Amino acid sequence: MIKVLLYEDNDLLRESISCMLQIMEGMELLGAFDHANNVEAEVKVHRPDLILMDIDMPGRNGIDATRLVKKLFPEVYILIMTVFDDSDNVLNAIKVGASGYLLKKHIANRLFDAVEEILEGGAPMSPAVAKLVIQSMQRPQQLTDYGLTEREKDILVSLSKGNSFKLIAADCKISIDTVRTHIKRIYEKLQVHCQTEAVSKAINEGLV
Amino acid sequence: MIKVLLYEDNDLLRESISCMLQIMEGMELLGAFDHANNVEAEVKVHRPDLILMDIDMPGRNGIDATRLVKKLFPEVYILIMTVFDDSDNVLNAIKVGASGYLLKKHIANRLFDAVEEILEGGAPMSPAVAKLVIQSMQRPQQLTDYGLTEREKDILVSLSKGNSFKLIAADCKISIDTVRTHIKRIYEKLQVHCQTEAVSKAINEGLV
DNA sequence: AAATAAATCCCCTAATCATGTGATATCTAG
DNA sequence: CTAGATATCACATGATTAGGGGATTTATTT
Repeated sequence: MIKVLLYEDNDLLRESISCMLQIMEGMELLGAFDHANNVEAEVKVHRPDLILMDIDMPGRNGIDATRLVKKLFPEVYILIMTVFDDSDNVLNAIKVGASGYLLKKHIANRLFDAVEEILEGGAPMSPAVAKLVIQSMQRPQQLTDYGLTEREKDILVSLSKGNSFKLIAADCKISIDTVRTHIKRIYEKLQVHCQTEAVSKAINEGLV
Repeated sequence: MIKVLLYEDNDLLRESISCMLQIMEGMELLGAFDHANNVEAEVKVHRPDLILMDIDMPGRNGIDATRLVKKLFPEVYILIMTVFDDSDNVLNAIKVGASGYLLKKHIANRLFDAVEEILEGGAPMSPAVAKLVIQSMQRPQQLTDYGLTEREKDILVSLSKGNSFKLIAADCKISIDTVRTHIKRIYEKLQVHCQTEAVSKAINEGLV
């Protein structure tokens, strides 16, 4: 039997999800709560396999609750159910350890499949949610290139590894003065004025 | 009519997918190829709305092809279909601009839905694929903290912005000598020996 | 009460970096 | 062929950083 806890502040929805769970065989609903303020104690007592978690609840929200539960009981699966499909909520919930993310409009016809997917190690997501996740991975591609030449990129990569000018020179088999020149051009192109800023920018913008 | 191109080196599979597409109304298959070596020209001629792309093909693989197409024609949707569900292939395909990722075992019963989802702006993924994507987002949490104190983290953050010791001192309202001391401790704890290495490590390990 | 960790400050020296100016050799495109 | 971009090297000056000392204050722990 899969042991389940439910957190959902809307009485109607909580009731109807409870009903759905009772119909699904192999599921055992151990508790249904309208807030997550005591989630720590409740999880400790019931030791669920799966938690269905709303985001928007009075007191502690579902994301903080998820973070907390995952920190204390990493093995618990958590499926987020919410009306929100804005990028911050979605990405934070996932970063914090949610196993899946269903929009409420999809609960009726996907909850059953979603729970199965989770237990099989999958990660069910509403299409719009999946889209946000994919976009967040696609964005961090290098947007600007700042017109750096290949050689300048070499130098920048070497610099990012913490190499001194002397070491970069040795690495690239050029004189230290040439390294200096390249670095100057890099500073100009990236609009920075020191190593740390260049490295920081390079890493954060995916140049290295 | 949705214009579609298909790249798949397995003759049988290519044929059967072609058939499926012909059954789906609103779909127009403009071409089906067993390799992606001429993908650039083919896309230029046919101007498809959607490309179904295998990964493992002779010559240019599906990921490189996806990268190329997305660079030249960013508006084209690309759905990856493959037997591979290893993390490198999946994550790379997505980073490179794929709109969805179906394992071949799911093509038969999910292709239709997947195409619809894509056209609606969604991102269809096989459960195992979604799992990989989510895991890749959950990992980059900070693993080690290196025992840095709060103050040291402050300094490190300021350093990462490209501030000189002098500026950090002003920022934190402490003397430059104190900054030096903190930086020394940071170097010890991170096991580095200069600013760039510290910043690089800090960013890459999620400390800042 | 003593020990420890954290944050603060000070001094010194050698090494490294930032910045400017100038020069040469190649290669590509107009 | 000439202008421009790229890669290379040189020199000089002042500022900044690395790495080595040592010291005080405040909290927290033992």
